[in-house]
Amino acid sequence: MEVKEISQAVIGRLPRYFRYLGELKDEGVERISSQELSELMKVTASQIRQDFNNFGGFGQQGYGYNVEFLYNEIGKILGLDKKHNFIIVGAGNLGRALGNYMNFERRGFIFRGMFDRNLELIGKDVRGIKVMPMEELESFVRENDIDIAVLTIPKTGAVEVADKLAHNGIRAIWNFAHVDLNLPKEIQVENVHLSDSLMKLSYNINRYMQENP
Amino acid sequence: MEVKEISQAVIGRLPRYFRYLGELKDEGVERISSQELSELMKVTASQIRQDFNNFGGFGQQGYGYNVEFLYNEIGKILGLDKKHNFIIVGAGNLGRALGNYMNFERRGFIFRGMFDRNLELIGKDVRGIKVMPMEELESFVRENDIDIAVLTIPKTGAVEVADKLAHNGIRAIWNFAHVDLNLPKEIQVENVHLSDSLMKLSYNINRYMQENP
DNA sequence: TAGATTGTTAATCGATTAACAATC
DNA sequence: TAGATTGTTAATCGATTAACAATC
Repeated sequence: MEVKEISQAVIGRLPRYFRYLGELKDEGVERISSQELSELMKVTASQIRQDFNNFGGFGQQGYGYNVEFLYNEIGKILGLDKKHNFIIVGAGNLGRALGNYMNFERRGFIFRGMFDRNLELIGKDVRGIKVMPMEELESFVRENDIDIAVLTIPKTGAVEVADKLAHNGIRAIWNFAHVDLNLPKEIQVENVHLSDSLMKLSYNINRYMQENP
Repeated sequence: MEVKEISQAVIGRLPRYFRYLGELKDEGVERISSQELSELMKVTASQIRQDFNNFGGFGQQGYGYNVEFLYNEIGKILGLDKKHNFIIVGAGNLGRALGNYMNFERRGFIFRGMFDRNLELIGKDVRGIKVMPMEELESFVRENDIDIAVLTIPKTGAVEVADKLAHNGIRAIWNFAHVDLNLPKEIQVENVHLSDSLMKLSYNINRYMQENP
């Protein structure tokens, strides 16, 4: 059965809703209307209601939305109620920084392994995980139910490693390498191109300077 | 004079064009048509021509685009022909990883200073830059022509630090803290919310699993 | 000149916003 | 019940794609 396709524009907004609702929940707020939430988040109330209604009715006329319920529902939509094992490929500065970041665990993403081809890094410890050599990557992915690979290696080699991961049953790649991976559509790819992001910032600085000399 | 506003959708695509053109240039390719580029990048030729024409005619009928010229023009549009001094606020794992990343320098972003409130990190060296205490942040920004601050601190305190930076003449904030900064519109903000990105990936994994059980 | 390909206008598609009937 | 606010349809806006005349 074909599930109604939700646009990536909507998906992209869900984590932000989730964050605001989590904060409201922690503050002890029980209910919120789309109007109130729209003022807080600086988006239209109409968009909020449209977005939520992609997934069915979470609110109640005349009342609004129950904060905790909505928070939990969005968490489920995002799949945060499930556990996902991940590995990091590339034990450089960025890879180690991500490995050390505890908050991913809180959302169900479990750090299981780390790999590098640099022999000097092999055996180093990142939060209890020892860096393994690249030769062990494929068997490790196959044998340890790994869903997600975080790619923090230079662009050279990234495509090749991604293909290896794909052939060994990875479900998704969180790609920090500055290259486009062309993988079969059953492998989900989320790109984080930091230099692209910095270039956008650069554009906006310059545009502002030109418009306001 | 009001410069014609370019949509952020277009801006967001420029770094990718820039990357592909840079690679083509390095391979010695002299000219390319929108059709050829569209096949390479897997976008429509129409979109490519529309995008470029936001900035004036870079091509020539019957010929296509000169790769090196187009590459340089997009670089200028992105402001990569100018130098921007940046500092990193937050010398944790992520901050140090970004400080160590050399490629930003190649695009005109110059690493000038690093700050942390943790006394144990003060004085530590990241690529020749010593970590300074937070007390020196404001005067350093004022006195060293700092354009961009990279915020790699926990969400608590991020808003306060951003306000301080804004009051001392920063032009832009590259925000890795998981919180929305509400700054005056003359301060450019580019958010990199890593956990949001990971949640999107999580959604797509789960959606695929549901559609293909 | 003829062929190729841009620059640009027009058509389509999708996303956002507005409006309001349904309903708690 | 009356008031409030959702869920949902309709209207608008903006972005993408198609088409083709202009021109190298």
